[in-house]
Order: sequence, then structure tokens, then C-alpha cells
Amino acid sequence: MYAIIDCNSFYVSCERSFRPDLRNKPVVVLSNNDGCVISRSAEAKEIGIPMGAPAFKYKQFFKDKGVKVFSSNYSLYGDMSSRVMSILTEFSPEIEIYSIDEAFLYLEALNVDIETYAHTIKQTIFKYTNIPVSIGIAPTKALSKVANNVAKKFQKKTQGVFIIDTEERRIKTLQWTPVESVWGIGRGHFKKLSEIGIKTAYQLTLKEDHWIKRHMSVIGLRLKKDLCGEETLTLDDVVKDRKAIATTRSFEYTFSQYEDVKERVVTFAYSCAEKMRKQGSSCNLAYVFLRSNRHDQKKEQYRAGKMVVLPYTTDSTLVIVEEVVKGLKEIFKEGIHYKRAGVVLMGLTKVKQMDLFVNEDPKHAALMKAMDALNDKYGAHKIKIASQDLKRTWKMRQEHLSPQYTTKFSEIIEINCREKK
DNA sequence: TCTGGGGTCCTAGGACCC
DNA sequence: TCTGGGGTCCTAGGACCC
Repeated sequence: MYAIIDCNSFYVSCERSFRPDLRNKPVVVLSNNDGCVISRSAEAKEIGIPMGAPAFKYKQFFKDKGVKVFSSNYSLYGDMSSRVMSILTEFSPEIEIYSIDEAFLYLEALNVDIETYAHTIKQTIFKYTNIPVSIGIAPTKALSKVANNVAKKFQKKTQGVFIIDTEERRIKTLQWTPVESVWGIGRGHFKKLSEIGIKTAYQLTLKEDHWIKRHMSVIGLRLKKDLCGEETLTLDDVVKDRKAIATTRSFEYTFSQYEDVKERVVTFAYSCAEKMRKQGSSCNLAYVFLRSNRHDQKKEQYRAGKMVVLPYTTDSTLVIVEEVVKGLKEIFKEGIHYKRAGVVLMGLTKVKQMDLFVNEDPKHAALMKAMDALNDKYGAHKIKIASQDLKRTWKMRQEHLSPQYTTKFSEIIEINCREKK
């Protein structure tokens, strides 16, 4: 049996974990730049705040209804996530961390009463982190996701745990489940399925294989089989290296000057390269893109991207920045009000294939190592490169940021020592 | 004024190879 | 009348996830 453990309203629950006064109150967490709502407490959902609601449109509503608003605090959520995951590893050696707030556990090898075990998991996580979770258990991964939905929808009745352990229960649950809420069915597939009268997950499991393969590719077919109880999706318990690493942002205002846009793009390339070195990879491709403000149709719309092939496989910020800027020059158009830009590193590999003719200056590796060590020790982006503007510090709008509750003790001690010195 | 960010996988078509 | 077959790699676009 597979269990999927999913934290309820994860970002909101993290904020609440340190603010017991917010229990039973409507709480939301906003995206970067305080743009839109990305996490809602049950109370916030109840008063009709939709996912993705633009914050500026809801400002008054939040005030009127006493909604507590937080800017996103990813270091807090990352830290809370690690705590939850480390508790889960105590319960089964076979675990797949699926996202920041979800993990699959394989329970087959354990000789336990599954229902009792699930409740113990739930209570333990709550005891140590204050984070409520829902648990779905079933013979396949897709079915465990369906079970999880039920556990979430019927909190009171299920106590947050739902198990599909008989054929009768599988069918009954799938008949109840709207097809669009199935894991792997998004807007596009939902539309196609509606057109041919498929409304429930159960109807999907009755559809012929060739139709599904034709319209939903092999992914859809695997999903169907998994829902039928045939195990086609297996546990991915090795942490895989990223195949692409991206840094993309919307700007608080729009930029029209090349120098402004360039400074942003260089900083994005810089962060990408840093993330890539953390994973121990190098790359040979970089993609840079620019976008105007799609919400302001009065202004000229423009979107462009350029893939640049690096002269050799590298993890050097200097080389990557230089090539990304060349790409930027090709797509930058005067007179556009740019709202968003990004850099994506691709072609990631752990093997640095040497080029026959051009190779990296060996000094770069040592320089990167020193740069990473300094930034690690003294704070992010303390060491910049010259094409970033040293005077300028672009701040995200974060008007509702919570404190760094989980800052590590070692860091606090270090800061204290520094101040004493 | 103001609307997120970071990933994965699959398919189709074109260019190219022998 | 009539023009092969089996590959690889790359790109763009679509679909999905959280």
C-alpha cells in the first residue's frame, strides 16, 4: 500500500505554527512581490477567497473580513518541510518526497495495522510541527491521491485519514470523484473528457486504452491503469538532480531601459549558476527571456526568448552571465515596457566534457568556490559581479513578512559572537 | 501603481546521418 | 503511375504538477 501525506494549507499552516492566535481565523499567504494568494486557510476558503486572487483587488476585502495576510517566507517553509519529511522517514524507509508539502510512503513491508499507523503519523507530525496533514492510502499512487482528496473533503468524518482497501471501496470512491480533481487531469484534459461525457474518475477508468493514448499520451494511459488498481507509477525514492534550473521574476514596476533589464537578467543568471553549483552540475545551454505586462493590453505586447549555446560545459557565473547577456542583446527591443524576465539553465550534467579547442580558464573554478563560500558565510549576494549594480538593491515587495522563526541556532550564535567582537 | 515561480514529461516536425 | 528505411538530435508547443 502507498500512503500520500499532504500538509493542509501548507504555507498558512507554517505561519500559524508560530502564531497560535491565528487558529480558526482566515489567513492567506501571498506570492512573490505580494502579487496573489497562493495559500489559504479553510476559513479563508469559506469566505470565498479564490486561489490566485490578486492581492491589490482584495485589499479592502481582507481588511473588512479581518483576514491575516502574509508575504511568502520560503526559508521558513523549506525548513518546516524538512522537519515534516524527517519525521516521515521514521515511519517508513521507503519514501518519495514529492513536493515541498507532500510525500509518498510505501507501507507494504511494514507489518502494522495501517489505519492506526496513519493516525500515529498524523498525530506525531502535529505534535512536533503544529502542521495538520491529510493521509490517503491505497494500492497505487494515483488511488492514494484520490483517497487523500476524500480525507481532505471529509475532515470530520475521516479524521484526516482515508483508505481504499477493497474493490468495492475503489469503485465507490472513483464514482464520487469528479474527473477534473484527479491527479494528472488538468484544464486541457478536462475539456476533452467533458466533450465525450466523462465526468467522474470511474468513467475514465472505463474508457478504451486507444482513445486515452491518442488524446492523453502514455501518461494518461498509465494514469488510467493506476486508477484501475494496476501499479504503473512506482516510488521514486532517489533524489534526482534537476535537469533545468530557472530564476524568473516579475518586476514591481516596468522597465524600458536596457541597463535596468540587463542588471536584472545578470542577477538571475548569477542565481541560476549558484543553484547549479550547489547541485554540483555544469551546463551547456542557457535560455533568456523577456515579457511585457500581459495585464496592460493598452501597451505594446512583446515576448521573446533566446537559447544560447555556451562555448563549453561550465558552472562559471562569469561565462554564463557573458553568454546570457549576448542573448539578451538579441531580443531586447526599445520602447517596450518590460514586466518580467528570466534565465533558465539547461543541458545540465555532472560530467564536464572538455572541449578540444576552447576550455575554461582554470582560475574560474577556484573563484567560484571562494565566491560561494563567502556568500554562504556572510549572506546571499554579498559578493556580486561587476555587471550587477552594486549600489542598487532591488527589493521584492514583502509588506507582510513573518520573522525568521526557524533561523538555526548556529547562525544566531555566530551573529552574537560577531557583535561581541 | 498593483495579477507568482519552478519544475517535469511527451509529441510532432524538421534537419540531418548512413 | 512509380522515389527506402532506420535512426538521432533539436526545437517548439502543449499538458501537467506543486
